[in-house]
Amino acid sequence: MGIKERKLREKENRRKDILDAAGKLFSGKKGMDATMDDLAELTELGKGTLYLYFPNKESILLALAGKGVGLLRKRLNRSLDDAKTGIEQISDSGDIFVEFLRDKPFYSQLLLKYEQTVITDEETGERSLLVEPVLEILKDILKKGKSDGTLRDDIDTYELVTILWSQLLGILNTLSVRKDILHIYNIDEEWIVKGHYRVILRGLMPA
Amino acid sequence: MGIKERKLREKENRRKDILDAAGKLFSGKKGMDATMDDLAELTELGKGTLYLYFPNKESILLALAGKGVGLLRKRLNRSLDDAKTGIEQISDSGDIFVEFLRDKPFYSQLLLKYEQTVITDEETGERSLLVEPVLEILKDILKKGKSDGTLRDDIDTYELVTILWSQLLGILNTLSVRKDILHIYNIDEEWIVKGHYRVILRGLMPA
DNA sequence: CATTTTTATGACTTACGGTCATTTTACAAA
DNA sequence: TTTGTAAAATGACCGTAAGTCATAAAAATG
Repeated sequence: MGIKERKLREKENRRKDILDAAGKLFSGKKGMDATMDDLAELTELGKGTLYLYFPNKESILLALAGKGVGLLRKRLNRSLDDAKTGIEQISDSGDIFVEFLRDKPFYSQLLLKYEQTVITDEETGERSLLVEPVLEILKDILKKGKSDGTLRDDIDTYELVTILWSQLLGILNTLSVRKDILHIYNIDEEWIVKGHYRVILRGLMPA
Repeated sequence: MGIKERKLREKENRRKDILDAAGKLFSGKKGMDATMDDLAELTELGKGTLYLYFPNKESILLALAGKGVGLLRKRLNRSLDDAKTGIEQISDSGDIFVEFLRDKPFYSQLLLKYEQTVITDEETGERSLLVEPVLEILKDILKKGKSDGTLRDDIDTYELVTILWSQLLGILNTLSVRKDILHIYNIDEEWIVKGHYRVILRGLMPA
């Protein structure tokens, strides 16, 4: 009597198929303005069917954003070298963020858009930020920095996470949105990031 | 033959009236989702008439955002004390931004939304950022800081403007959007801003 | 006052997200 | 195999809101 299980599996597969198609669609020519009808055509499903798997368009984009968070988290985990000091890891994480921005512009866009979204766990009912996993990593880095003495410890860790993350998003936002603008002012993207880190790394050093 | 002039004046007045009404409307209950029909009703004009004065809804919001930039610029000019050092002025400007955020949440929202918009001067054809006036002030402050020795001078001024502005927008964005989220994590808005400045002010000091 | 030009109008078109009555498919019982 | 029923799928349809345009009103002209 594995029918229930098989059905569940099929349901999940279809959901994944839709999500994959949505990824291709929304990262394509029309961007996020691509329509649900487009998605129905691409998936070769009726429009109504889509709504059996996702309550609305937003939730699809949100699911994709969640996927983006996962990708980013994986990269951070893979690249961060525990042998390095906290402050070095902060610097490295910046490189990873920028690399992610260049490498996965679509997911970056989603991340910037849904960064502040609160998601509620259906099981436990707990509320947390979509980007929580990334913030967790940042928090660990900061803790390490404080304990190894490479990071000032006169600001609460979680506050510092929020500050650094907000600043960074501001920078990434400028990079992703202003691509065409920056060169009007003869400013190099690369230098913005470098400059940002030159400022905050010094600002984060112990007194 | 002052008819041409009078007509032009009347046209401008009506434009202004529409803009004022739009300001009230879009800052009200429905927010930016208020409709053009709403606006038509509020102004007691036909919907079509609105489109004689503005090409589309977006352009109305953009015009309001421009107004917001003007307000902010005025505040900055009024409050910045030339007797203070560059670094002090940077700190002060931060207070002004935050005050503006609290005081004019609607204009702040518009500013965050259209901050990266490029506007093209119809006369000269020159392109510049909507927020250019604000960036100009920031630039002047930084120049002052560099010349009075309170600010590191190893980063190009315009780049530094972009960096500081981007960081700040990131912070303001967090404050304006996450109002309800921050307290989930027991974080005080005030401290975010304070912390941000504690980090960057130190980061901006000369080596 | 007749004629032309400018300004105003709101019914209409279009586009898209989302719904739901109906149909199709998958499975179970007879 | 046939019949009954629950689950899954469908696309015509609905509501909403931005934007258009043929028509009308108002203003200027001579």
